[in-house]
Amino acid sequence: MAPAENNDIGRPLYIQVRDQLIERIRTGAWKPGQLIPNVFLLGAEFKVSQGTARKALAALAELNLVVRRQGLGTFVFEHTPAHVLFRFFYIFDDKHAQIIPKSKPARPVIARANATERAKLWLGKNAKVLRISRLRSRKGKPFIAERISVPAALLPGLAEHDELPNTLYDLYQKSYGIMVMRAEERVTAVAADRPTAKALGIAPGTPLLKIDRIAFALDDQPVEWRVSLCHLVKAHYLARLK
Amino acid sequence: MAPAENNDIGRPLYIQVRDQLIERIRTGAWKPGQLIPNVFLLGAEFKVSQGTARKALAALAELNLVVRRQGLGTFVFEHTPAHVLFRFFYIFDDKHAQIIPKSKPARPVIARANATERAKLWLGKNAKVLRISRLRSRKGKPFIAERISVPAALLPGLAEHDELPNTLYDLYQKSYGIMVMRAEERVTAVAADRPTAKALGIAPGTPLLKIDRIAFALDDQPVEWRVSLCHLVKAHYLARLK
DNA sequence: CAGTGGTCTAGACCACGTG
DNA sequence: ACGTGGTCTAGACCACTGC
Repeated sequence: MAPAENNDIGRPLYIQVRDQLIERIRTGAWKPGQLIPNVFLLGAEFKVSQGTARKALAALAELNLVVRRQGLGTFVFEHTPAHVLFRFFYIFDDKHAQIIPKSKPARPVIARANATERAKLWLGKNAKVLRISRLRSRKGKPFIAERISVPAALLPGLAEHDELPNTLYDLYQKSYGIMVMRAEERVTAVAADRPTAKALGIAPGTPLLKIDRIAFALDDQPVEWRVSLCHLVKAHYLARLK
Repeated sequence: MAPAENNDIGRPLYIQVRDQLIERIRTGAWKPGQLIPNVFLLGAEFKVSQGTARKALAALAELNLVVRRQGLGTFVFEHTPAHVLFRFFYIFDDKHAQIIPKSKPARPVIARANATERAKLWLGKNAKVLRISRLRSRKGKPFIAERISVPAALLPGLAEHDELPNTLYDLYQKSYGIMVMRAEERVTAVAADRPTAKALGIAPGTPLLKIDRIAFALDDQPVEWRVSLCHLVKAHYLARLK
C-alpha cells in the first residue's frame, strides 16, 4: 500500500488494511473458523510493516471478527450456537447461571411487511418478511413467547425450511453469510394479554418482561426484529454497564 | 523501569506503568479534569520508550480513567452529572431521546446493614449502611421509586447532609474519591405493591420495571446497591449488546 | 508556530501452544 | 524446536488544536 490510494486519503493505513480484511470475511473468501496469515505475511502482502498489520488485526479482533490465540494464530470468528447464546441471550437464574432456553422447531411464514416491520427493518413499501413465532422453554415449561421478523430478501429459501434451529444467528452466518454484530434491546414491563398468558400457562395481567430487539449486521443494517415476552421467576435480565 | 521489579515479573511493562498511573488517579495525586504529562515525559519518568508510555495511556483510556484529545493532551476523567447520567441511566422515550429525571432532595438514614445488603455490598456482620429513598420525576410526575444502600464507612459525614444531589456518583468521586467504574443491572418485571403504587400514583398491580443495580468502584468493590421501580409509559430501558 | 496525540517503520526479544 | 501472537524500542512523520 506504498502510495496512499486516492479514495483512502486521510484514513490510517491500518484501517485501510482492516477494511480489506473485513471484506474477505464478509464475502466468504475467508470462512468462519479459518486460520488467517500471520502479521508478517499480511504485512508483506499489503506492503505495510509488521506493526501496522498487527494493528489492523487488533482492530479486527476489537470488532469480534477474528479471535487471536497466542502460540496458535488468528482465526475468523465462528458463530457457534453456544457463543451466540452467550453473546446475545442475557437471562440468568438467581444463582447467576446463564439460562439456556430450548425452543420447539417452528415454521416461518412469509408475508408483506407491515408498517412497524418496515420502520424497524428499514424496508421499502412492498418488501416481504419472514415471521417466526415460537415458545422457549426451561425445564420443559414455556417461559418466553417470541415473535421474530426477518427481511425475506436476506434469507432466500428459508421459508421452505420445516425446522429452524434453537439459535438462528449461526444459521444466518453459515447459510447466508450474514454476521450479526450487535443488537439493541428496548426493555419494558407489560401485563400479559390473554393469548400470551394462555401460551405461557399464567394468569392474564401477570407482569412480563418485554424485550424488543433489533439485530444489526456487519454493515449496520438491521437484519432481525424480535420481541420476546418473558415470564421470569427466579430469573432476570442482566446488563453490564461501563 | 529498566530492571523488571520482582513483584512485577511476567507483567507487561505498559501494564505496570498503567497501574502506577491508576494509583495516582485513585489517590487524588492527579485530580479529575487535570492535564497529565505527555508520552515523552511519562516515558522519561518511568524509563520506558515513548511507545510503551503511549500503550499505558491507551490502556488507561480503555478503562475510562483518562480522556485523550488530539492536539490538546490527556486529561483525568471527570464525572460530571451529565456524563454520569449518560453512562449509567439508560431510560429513553419513544423518540429515542434520553430521559433526564429529576429527584427531590432526600435525607439519608443510617442503619445496621441487613442480610441482603451485607451480601450485595460484601459487608461484615456489624457494618452500617446509609439508606436513601426517593422518587424521580419526569415532567413533574413521579415515575421511578428508588431505594439506595451505601456502606456508611465509605461516606463518612454524609448522613449529616440534608440534601443530596440528583446524581450521586459525582458526589462519590468529588467528595470521597470513589470512582464508580461499572455496574451490573438485573432487570425484571414486577407488579406494583400498594405503597409503591400510591407513591407513583398508579393502580396496585401495574407492571413495573425493576432494576436491581450494583455499582462497582475502581478496585471492583461494590459501593452502592440500588433498586429502581420504574413506571415506564412511552419509555423503555435500553441495552446495547455487542 | 509549538505542542499534543496518532500513525508508521524496522527490528529485537519474550511467552505461549503444538509437535 | 518451531511458529505464533505479544511486547518493547527508537525514531520519523502526520494531524489536530490553540495561541
